[in-house]
Amino acid sequence: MSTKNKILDAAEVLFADKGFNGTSLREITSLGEVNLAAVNYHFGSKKELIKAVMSRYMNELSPRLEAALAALCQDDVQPTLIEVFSAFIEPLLHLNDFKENGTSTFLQLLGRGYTDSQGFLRWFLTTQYPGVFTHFTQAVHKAYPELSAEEMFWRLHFTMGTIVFTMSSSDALIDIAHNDFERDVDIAGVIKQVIPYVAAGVAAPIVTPSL
Amino acid sequence: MSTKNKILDAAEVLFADKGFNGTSLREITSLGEVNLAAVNYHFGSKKELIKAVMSRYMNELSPRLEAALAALCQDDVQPTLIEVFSAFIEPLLHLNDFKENGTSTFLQLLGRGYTDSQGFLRWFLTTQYPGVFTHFTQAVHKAYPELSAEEMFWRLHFTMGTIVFTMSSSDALIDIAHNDFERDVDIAGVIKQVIPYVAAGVAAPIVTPSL
DNA sequence: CGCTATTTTAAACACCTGTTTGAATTTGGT
DNA sequence: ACCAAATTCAAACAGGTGTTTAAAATAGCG
Repeated sequence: MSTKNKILDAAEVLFADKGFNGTSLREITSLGEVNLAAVNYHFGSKKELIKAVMSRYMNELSPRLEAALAALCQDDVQPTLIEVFSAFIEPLLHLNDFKENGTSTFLQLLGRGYTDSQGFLRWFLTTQYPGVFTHFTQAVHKAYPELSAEEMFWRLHFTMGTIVFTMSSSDALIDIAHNDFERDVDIAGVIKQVIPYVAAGVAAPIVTPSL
Repeated sequence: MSTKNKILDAAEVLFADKGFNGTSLREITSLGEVNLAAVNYHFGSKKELIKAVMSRYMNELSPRLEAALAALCQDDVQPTLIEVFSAFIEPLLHLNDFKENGTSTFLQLLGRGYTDSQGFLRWFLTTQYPGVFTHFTQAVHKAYPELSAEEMFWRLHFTMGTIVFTMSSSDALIDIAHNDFERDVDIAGVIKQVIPYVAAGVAAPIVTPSL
């Protein structure tokens, strides 16, 4: 195992758990059992390390996700919103093959990135992986053409918030579900719970603008 | 203006903007134009200061919110989910009378509290203000009795995520809406957009447990 | 006023942060 | 085996963190 990967592996679990600001390089290098200076040697800075951690997942996810969404767009029949959101399931769960607990880790990282560090990760994702976003909005538009661009903007951000927030606290939620309802759910279970919710939210009747 | 309030006023805008971890006591005392040691003198520690900032808003919000939700519960007719969520509007917007930009600040703080510092604020809120939560779940149950406790648990957390995430990035969203759609929305406008979304999400058809 | 209690202040505390340095070590090619 | 390039390492850097201290200033009250 290369030093670079030792750092990435240690960084991603700590970042997911405690956020980017909340994780120090010394915690990372100590968990990864590498020298402190190795981070700056291999990545240049902590900020670049964060980008590298996210890129490793996005490069694995985005081709599959883009393909699934593009397929929906090119299909002849109008998809339902459930189908649009379900297009995320396989690419996301595939991250579990890529890495142990990959799906959960990635979604937690996504949540951290949106709330930590005043949205520099939002900029990073939208500029580095624009295809995912455009295909997604196209697919949603095909499923619900009456939705104006403005309303779609709001509802997709609400959806992003639901996903990102849920996943960044998924460990705690899974714990509560285990204790209070004696029901064991995993990350796939959470995804299956959240899809009807966000699909119904996006499909909500249109708000009259004159409010 | 007392030193205590100078600190609270400075702390809440910085906390809302940069998170609890991302804000230092020196930034707070410098913005509030008080001595650094005043924080520890008046509040004991940074953690207690965070609690005090949140309590000031919760003490203003929770009686009104609890009353509005209790009224729905005691009413004879079954409320709609839209009505349940709309019960939040007046108490939340009242925070704008209490303090300039109070609504927006409080909701951003709530968002920070749920993602920063591994959910100690979640514990703080649920233990210090349990009435709000119980009345809320009662009202939702009355509006949608078929929803099991477990499904309600999930959907209320999804809802919390939507609200909290939206509000913690509401400034950015309002900016984008202004630039891309030439439409000026304020925090009340965001609330009115999000209510149909979360109401539809909670009202979504029940997931079959055998998935 | 005079005295006590409260509050404010500058300074220091011990610790943690990301980053850099320069020497030691390991690696890969000839 | 040699040498040069890449990597690792301990140590130090400059700066920031929350908190504590003890002296100075202020306030409140008899």
